[in-house]
Formats: sequence, structure tokens, C-alpha cells
Amino acid sequence: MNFDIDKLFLLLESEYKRFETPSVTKIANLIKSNPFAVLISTLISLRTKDEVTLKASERLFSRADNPFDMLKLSTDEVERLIYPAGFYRKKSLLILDISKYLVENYQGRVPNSLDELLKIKGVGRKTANLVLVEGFGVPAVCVDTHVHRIMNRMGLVNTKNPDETEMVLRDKLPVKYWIKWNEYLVAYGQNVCKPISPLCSTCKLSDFCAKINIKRWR
DNA sequence: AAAACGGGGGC
DNA sequence: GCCCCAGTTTT
Repeated sequence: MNFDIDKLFLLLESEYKRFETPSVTKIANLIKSNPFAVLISTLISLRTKDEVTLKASERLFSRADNPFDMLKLSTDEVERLIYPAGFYRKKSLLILDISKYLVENYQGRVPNSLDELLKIKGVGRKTANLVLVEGFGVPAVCVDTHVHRIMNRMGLVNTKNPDETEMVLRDKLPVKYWIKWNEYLVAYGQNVCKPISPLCSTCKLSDFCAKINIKRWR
């Protein structure tokens, strides 16, 4: 990164605090303390808005916040619990599949290495890295659509491939920033650096922006 | 009626 | 690398 990464991080941090909403943060923090919850809520979040995901997760985890309890539920029950998130059939089957896999292979615990996480069905690099960062508090670079879009707009990368963005960040971003990077950028991506019609005129990060791919992402 | 919400996997 | 997947909520 050519620019002052420390300054950028501080800006992101202060912006993040502006976007915090107590109720959402409370649920999110509850999920964060449990790697299994992080894993499952990430699957629920597929093609689903964040508030809906959190509400569905909260309902599901109040019934079962570990693989053993999850396997006591039928697919119908899981479907009903996560219903508003959409794609509930596919998701409920996957949730129970993964629960079974974790019980059979890891005594019901979520593995804490990238390689082992990637062996789980339905888990790719984004999900695996998020489980490491949020579930285990291990430094990892998690590139989701927000991180990927903003890094492209800033000119750090110029690629459609999130894996490439991940590799560049691993190389250029100091490890001490890995834990919070995804969280801050997701918040910024949702509130300011949005996919369509981003709020560039009031953006605090414009000094860092290469101003490419602004109009529309995707 | 149309758009928004995203990541994994198959080829 | 490109395309497919498939359902809700919001506008």
C-alpha cells in the first residue's frame, strides 16, 4: 500500500463507531463468541440482508447453538427458524450436514485451521477466514464483497477475483490490522462505499480512493 | 413489478 | 474465469 495505512485504519475505526447500532451489535457480539455460530450464521447470510440474518441466527441459536443440539432438530424445524432469510431448504440441509460432519470428525467442535475449515461442505475462503477472525479471534484476512469492492476502488487491486485481493492484503496489510479490517470495511461498505450510488461527496476516505469502479459494482 | 441481499461450486 | 444457484424483503 502506498498510502498511510495507519491513518486509513484510524479513519475506518472512527467511522465504524458512527454506524454501530446497539441492538445489532449485541446480537453480533453474541455470535462472535461461538465459532459454530459464526460458521452457521455466515451460511444463513447468503443472499440475505444483515438484519434478517441476525434475527434468523438469533432464533436458530436460541434453540441450538452447537452441532449436537442442532442435530436434534428436523430440517423442517430449522427451515421454520431461519425462514425469512430465504433459500431455507438448501440452507437447512447444509446446516444439518455440517453439524453431522463436525460431530463425526471433530467431536462437535469447529476446527481452527484454514485447511480443515475448507474441507467442510459449503465453506470457502471467505467463510473459513471469517470463522478464524470472528470465531477464534485469530488474525486472518477475510475478503467479502465489501472488502473486495473497496480495495478495488482504492486501487489496491484491480481484479474480479477475491482470492487475489486476499493475497495482496496478506502481503500489504500489517497483521495487527487483520482482526478488525473486515468488520470496519463491511460497515463502511454498507453505509458509505455502497455498491450502487456510494456517498462519495461526504466520504472521509476520498484521499485514499483511486476513484475507479465507482458508478456501479457488478 | 423490480431490485436488493452473496458466496460456493461446477465446468 | 464465467455461469449457475433460487427465495425473501423492500421499494
